[in-house]
Amino acid sequence: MARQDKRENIVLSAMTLIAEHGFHGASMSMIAEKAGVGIGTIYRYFESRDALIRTMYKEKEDRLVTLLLADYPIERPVRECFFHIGTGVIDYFIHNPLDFRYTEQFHNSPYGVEHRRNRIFASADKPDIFIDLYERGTAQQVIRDMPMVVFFNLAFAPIIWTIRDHVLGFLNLDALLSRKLVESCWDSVKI
Amino acid sequence: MARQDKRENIVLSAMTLIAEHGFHGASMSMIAEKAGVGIGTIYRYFESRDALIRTMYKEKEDRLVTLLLADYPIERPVRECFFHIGTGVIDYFIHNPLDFRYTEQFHNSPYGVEHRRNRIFASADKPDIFIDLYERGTAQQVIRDMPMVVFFNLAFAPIIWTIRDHVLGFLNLDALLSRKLVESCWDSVKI
Amino acid sequence: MARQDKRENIVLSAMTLIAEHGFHGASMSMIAEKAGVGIGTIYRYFESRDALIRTMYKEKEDRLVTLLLADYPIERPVRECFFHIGTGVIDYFIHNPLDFRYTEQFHNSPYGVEHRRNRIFASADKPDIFIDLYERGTAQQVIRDMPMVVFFNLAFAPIIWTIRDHVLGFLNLDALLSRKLVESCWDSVKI
Amino acid sequence: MARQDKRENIVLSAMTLIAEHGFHGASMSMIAEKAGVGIGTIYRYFESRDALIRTMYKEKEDRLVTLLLADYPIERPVRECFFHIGTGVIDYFIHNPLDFRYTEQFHNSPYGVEHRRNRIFASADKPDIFIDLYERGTAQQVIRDMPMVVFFNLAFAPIIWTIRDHVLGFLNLDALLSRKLVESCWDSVKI
DNA sequence: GATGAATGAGCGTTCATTCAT
DNA sequence: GATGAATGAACGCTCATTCAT
Repeated sequence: MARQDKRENIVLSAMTLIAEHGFHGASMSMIAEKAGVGIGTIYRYFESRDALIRTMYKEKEDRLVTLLLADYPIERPVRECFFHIGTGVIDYFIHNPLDFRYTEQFHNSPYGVEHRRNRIFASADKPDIFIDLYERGTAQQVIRDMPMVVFFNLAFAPIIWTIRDHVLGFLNLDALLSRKLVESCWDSVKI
Repeated sequence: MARQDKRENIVLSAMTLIAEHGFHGASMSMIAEKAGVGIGTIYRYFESRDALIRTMYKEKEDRLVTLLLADYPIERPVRECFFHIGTGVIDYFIHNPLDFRYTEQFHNSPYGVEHRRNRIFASADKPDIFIDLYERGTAQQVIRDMPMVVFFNLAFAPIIWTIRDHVLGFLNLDALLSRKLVESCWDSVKI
Repeated sequence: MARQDKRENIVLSAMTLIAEHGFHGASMSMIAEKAGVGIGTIYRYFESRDALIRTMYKEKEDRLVTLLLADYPIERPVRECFFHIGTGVIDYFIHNPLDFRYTEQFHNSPYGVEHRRNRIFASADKPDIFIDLYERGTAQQVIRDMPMVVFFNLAFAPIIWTIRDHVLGFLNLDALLSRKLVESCWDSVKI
Repeated sequence: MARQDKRENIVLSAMTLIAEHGFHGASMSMIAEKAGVGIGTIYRYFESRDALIRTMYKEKEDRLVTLLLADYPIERPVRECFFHIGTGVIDYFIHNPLDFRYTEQFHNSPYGVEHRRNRIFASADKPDIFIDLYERGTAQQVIRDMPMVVFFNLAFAPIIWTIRDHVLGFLNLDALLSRKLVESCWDSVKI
């Protein structure tokens, strides 16, 4: 098995186990077994269990940010950008439910404490499209006057919760409902 | 120390530790030490760790439901009821931040799986004011056509996330902001 | 409840629980509850759990020895005395299965280590009818030449084991079988 | 320390502690310490404490059964087979006193409940030489008419009890006494 | 005298991490 | 580089015993 394959196997196994059974249900030996590698091998790629969990999160976050940035219509009106992000997030998580469940597990754990919720779409070395949205919206007076975190919560909390309901099978978040949902979120922040 | 005091000490210690450090950060021996009692003593009041965690949750949930029901303006328009619940929830959690953080930990844990998110304001033996809201709002065509869980998410996800931000010190959720927040949530569901 | 009643309740509860569920299945609180007394009360009558267990055994042993001595035909031939003891033991335990099971539990436990098996019918302050049997039998040359413990084992081990089988329901040790069994034991020691 | 040595150390430590102090006197940490291994190490070789106890018993039982079967004179008269088993059992336990004491502890414990006493020489996948003895003896009318368990008890209870006396140092069960003992047992069942 | 709430040592078991191979 | 056997601190929980009431 090539080096890169090994690492990917480890990450996939850890992701799957944690997404499905929580952090408790993913001991290092379970991850190793599922990945088809020795326990010690994991420590060649990750310094510790904590590092594995944190690194995996970072990678997933980066991937989503990259995707959203790829065709971000920065020249277009705030509203359009808002819809781009909202539907983009839904689209990504609907098609990557493992990532969603892992992200949820991460946020709600001792790890998540260090990680502000509204930083979900941010990355250290990349432009923060969400801050851009808030600042342009405020400057152009198309969104209401409120702290950025409140804006963020209104914009994304219902989306995240509804994705969870979809992933858990409580409803079917199809294109139509998705559109309606983002529309509702927009209505809560627009002037 | 009186019997009732002991139980309260145990509950307070457990709540605090779990709220601050998660379920992992609250072992029975830590809870006992913080409460100033022996480990075995906890087992006189709660059958097991699970029972302690679940009972504490039930008690907190019941307290909130009771409070919200106390002066619920059931005869008044849906919009007014919506505001009653929204501001009531904020008010309760702002004044009981420990309860809020504990509730959050509970929901996002294996325990929470059994407990649907939209059951947050429900209790087995009490009328479910949230379902009442949704059904009346739909019947009177004052809220948009959408599944109940989506309605629930739009109505409360931003509130819950913002309470968290307040509790964690990221913003100050005062009366004015609270009002604005609930208003925004209403705007996302009203027709 | 009178003092003597309390003590008897405690002993009966302890006996029953230990006989039915072993030493493990009889915690002090279970014994107290079954006896209808407080836990602390047991310590008024017995110094410790060990003392309770040992005292109970002593009492049961004494009772059996007293019974066997009551009409022991000391003037009659060794063979007759042998049958007297053999059938007496069977008779006693068949009618007091709780005592039998308790005795068995006791013998096979750390407590039993201090208690030689062939002392089963002996008591510190009473004549030992078993030693009498062995000494007369040897002197009169009606039993084979062998160490006393071997004589004891041949005489009683099959009886004890068969009583257990009866108590556990593996066979029915009626009067006929009882007679045959003692006869067989006699055949193994007689010249 | 080699893998096999480690397992043997664990088994020897557990056997010794249990033989000498009963199941209570052999906690996992005591076994580990005596074996010179970590507590967790035991769990690499045995799934649980129960599994350790049961596996050890099975291994000892199998060893004895194999030994007795090795040169079992199945073509010879019942009496000869009876002596073969009787002296074989004595011989085995005299030379393996630890096995004897462990076996005793096992039989007289919650574990022993599942294990009928008369199955002592039986094994799931091997012929049961004891049943063979009883059936041939009955068919040929060389042993008395009695239930099998009674036959078993007469045949082996005195032997087992006498081995215990030997192991505990109360007598010296040498070849001569051994012969006499088995002879006496035979006299109690033969016609 | 009687009680039972309180205690904490000790139980069996798990699992992140190390390190000899 | 890769392995997994070995480790032991820490977990949830039990229960004989004590002692304030």
